[in-house]
Amino acid sequence: MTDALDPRELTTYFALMESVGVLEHHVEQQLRAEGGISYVQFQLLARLADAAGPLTMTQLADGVVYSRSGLTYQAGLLEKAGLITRSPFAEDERTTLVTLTGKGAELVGRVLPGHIQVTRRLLFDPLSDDDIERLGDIMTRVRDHVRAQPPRSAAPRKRRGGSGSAAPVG
Amino acid sequence: MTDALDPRELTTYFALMESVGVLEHHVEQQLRAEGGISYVQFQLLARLADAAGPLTMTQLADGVVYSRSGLTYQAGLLEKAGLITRSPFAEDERTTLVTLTGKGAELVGRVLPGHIQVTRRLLFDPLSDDDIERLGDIMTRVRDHVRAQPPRSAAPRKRRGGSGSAAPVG
DNA sequence: TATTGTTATACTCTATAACTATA
DNA sequence: TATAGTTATAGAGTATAACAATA
Repeated sequence: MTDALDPRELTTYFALMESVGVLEHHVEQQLRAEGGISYVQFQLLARLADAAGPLTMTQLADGVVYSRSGLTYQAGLLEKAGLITRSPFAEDERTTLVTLTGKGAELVGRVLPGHIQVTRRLLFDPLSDDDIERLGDIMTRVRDHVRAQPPRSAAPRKRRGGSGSAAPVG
Repeated sequence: MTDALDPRELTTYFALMESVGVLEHHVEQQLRAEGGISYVQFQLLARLADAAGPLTMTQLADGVVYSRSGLTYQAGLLEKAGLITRSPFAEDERTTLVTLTGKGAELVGRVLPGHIQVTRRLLFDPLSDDDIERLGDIMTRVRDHVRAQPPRSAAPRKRRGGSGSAAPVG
C-alpha cells in the first residue's frame, strides 16, 4: 500500500482524464445535435445494438449507469421515445428484458458516423496506427479489469465505512 | 472525410470511454467520502495547486467546466467552503483571480493519497511499467491536441448549424 | 433473505440568456 | 465590439430510500 505519488502515473492519469473529459463533451454535443440523445443514452442504445438481442436491465446498466433508479429513468425516456421496449422475461419474472426497436437501431446508425468523426478529430488524429493499436490493447485490458472489480455497479453498497465522510462542499 | 467505421478504432474508443467512466465513478465516491468534494471541484483545486499561484477564472475552467455560469457556480461553492478566494486583477479589471487557500491546499493533500490508491487499483494494476509510460505519452499528445482545438471551452458558440438539431429524447 | 426493478423525492449540476463592466 | 465574469432560471440527471414481487 505505497502512498508515494509516482509522478509518471499522476501525469498519465491527469492527461487521460482531461482528454476523455473534453472528448466526451464534444461527443455529447454531436449526439445531442444529430440524435437528440445524451451520451449515456447513446451508450445504452449502442450496447443493445452490439448485443444483437435483448438484455436485462442490469446487464444493460453495467458500467454505464450506477444506480437502479437512474437506469429506470433512462429506460423510461428511451421507451417513451420509441427507441426500446421493455417486456417481462418468463424464465425469471423479476427480470425485465430490454429490446432495441427498429427506430432505435436506425438512430444508432444515423448518429454513429458523426460520432466517429468527432472521435477521429479529437482522439485519433494525433496518433499513429501503432499508437492506436497499443492504446486499444491497453484500454481493453483495463476495461476487463474494472469490469471484474468487486462492487457491481447497479448493486448499491450497504456499508458506510468506519471513518465516516467529510463535510460536503455543496 | 471517410465515414467507414474502422473496427479497431471503435473498439479502442469504447474500451477507453467505459474504463474512464467507471474509474471516474469510483474516484467520485472516494473524493466525496474523504473530502466532501466532487471530481470537478477536485480538478479545479488540483489545477490551482499545480499552478502554484493564482489563475484567472477562464484559465481555471479550461478543459474542466464548459460554461461560464457553471464555473461561477463551482467557484462560489469552493469560496463559500473557504477553499479558494477570488480577487480583482489590477492589470485587467474584467478579470477575477482565483487563489487556493491553505485550507484548500490541505484538502488536496489530504485527498490525494486515497485518490491515487483508487487510480492504482482500477487503472494501473493491470498495466506494466512500459504500458504506463506509453499510455502517458499517448494521452499527453492527445491532451495537447484537444487543448489546441478551435472551440475554446468557456466561450460558447454562437452559430446554430445549418442542418438543425434532432428532436430530444428527454 | 437476496435480487430485480419501480417510484417518489431531494439535490446537484449544467446551460441559456440577459446583464454589468472593462478593453 | 469583444471579452470576463455574474445572476436568474429552467431542465436534465443522479442518488437515496421505501416499496412490491419473485427466487
